[in-house]
Amino acid sequence: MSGNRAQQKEKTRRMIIDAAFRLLSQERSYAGLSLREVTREAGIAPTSFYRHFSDMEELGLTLVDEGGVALRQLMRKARQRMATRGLVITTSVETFMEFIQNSPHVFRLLLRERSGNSLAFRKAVSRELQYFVVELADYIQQTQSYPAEEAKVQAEAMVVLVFNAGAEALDCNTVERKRLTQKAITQLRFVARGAESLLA
Amino acid sequence: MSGNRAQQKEKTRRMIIDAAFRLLSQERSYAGLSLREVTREAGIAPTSFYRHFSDMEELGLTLVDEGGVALRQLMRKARQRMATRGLVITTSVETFMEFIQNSPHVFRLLLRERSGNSLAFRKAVSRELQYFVVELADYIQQTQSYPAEEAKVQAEAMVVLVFNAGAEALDCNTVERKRLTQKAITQLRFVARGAESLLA
DNA sequence: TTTAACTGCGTACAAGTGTACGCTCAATAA
DNA sequence: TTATTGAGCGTACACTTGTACGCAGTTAAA
Repeated sequence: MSGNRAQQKEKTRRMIIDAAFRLLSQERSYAGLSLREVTREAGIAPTSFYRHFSDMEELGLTLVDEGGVALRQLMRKARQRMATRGLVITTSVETFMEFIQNSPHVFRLLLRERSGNSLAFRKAVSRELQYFVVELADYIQQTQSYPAEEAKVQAEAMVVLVFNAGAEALDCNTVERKRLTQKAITQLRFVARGAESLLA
Repeated sequence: MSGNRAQQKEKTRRMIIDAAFRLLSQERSYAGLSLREVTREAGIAPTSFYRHFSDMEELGLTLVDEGGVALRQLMRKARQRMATRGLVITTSVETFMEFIQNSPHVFRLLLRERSGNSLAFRKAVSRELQYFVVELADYIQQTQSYPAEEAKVQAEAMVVLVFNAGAEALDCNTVERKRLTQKAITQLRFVARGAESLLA
């Protein structure tokens, strides 16, 4: 069998990654995770960790990357929905809220490491968020024909507000979450309307 | 001498608090601080810590409270400036940016613990931020006579945007910071104008 | 088939952690 | 004055941590 070896290796690698995510989903930040804890959860020996990652930091960056992939999938979905429904703001916020509900551990990671200890992490997260911003700015520029700079400033404000609403929604029940969704929508409308009024 | 005892006690208590802030100001989150580390920095024996705090968590909450005091002082200053200058948005953002420059360690603490591991911390930080929101909402309601609810939603958006700009400004040089200040001002203008347009 | 490469494990160790316990000694109360 | 309190220290202990090292067994290459 060719690649049987590599296949098995990939499998345990996944076990490590999933174990880390599982631990993260509880009340722990990535910085507070120990190598031994992760390997324990993954069901392998502590020293086996090094066969896959040189560092806890390397694992962490991998997690952030995985989170980025999830986010970009989300964007694609949002774009599709917008194409059919046309309601930019409502669609964006609702899609984002779905993401938080479906994979809270991924969102938690991004949320925490955005202002975490490691510079590498912060940069990685902010890079992922920039995808969102650029995408949204493009859309704004196309539909409203604002100057590129102003469109980006507006897009950034919107992403920040939605991201923040997501953070608040993390520990909430459904009804509370609905309220937060509405609030975010209102806030984005403020931004959109204000930009319209000031730039048109 | 009466109270000489208590006076000395307060002094070492301060040493502990200051030591923790000092350690925080470097590239470390509060969760990553150990009791022994703090006492080492403070120049006391590890076990002496317990004469002042039962827990690292108790010390942490004290730090957040101190941060809150700093924030409220800031608000007072912002209010004074607004009374004389009248420019709400510019004044608010500039005052906030000054705060970040003057006591970055305090701001870092609030920033990190806002999305940190401990629920108690998150609540404490969000309570401090609510002071800001309520204050700003009152101001908006008075000057613009919007409905209370909408004024608060607007105020929250503004606080979130400014707070976020502060986070970005933390690791920046002066020129970069100036740019971020301008960006935040633009974003707040979007919100203010949008609210005006939708609520008037 | 023989050989090389590599994943995973167990052991081991130095370093750091939180905190229980009892001592000293100075400030306060009697 | 003497007695009591309580802050600060040192020692001690049971854990947890990261990782160096060598061994086993299996896969892939020769």
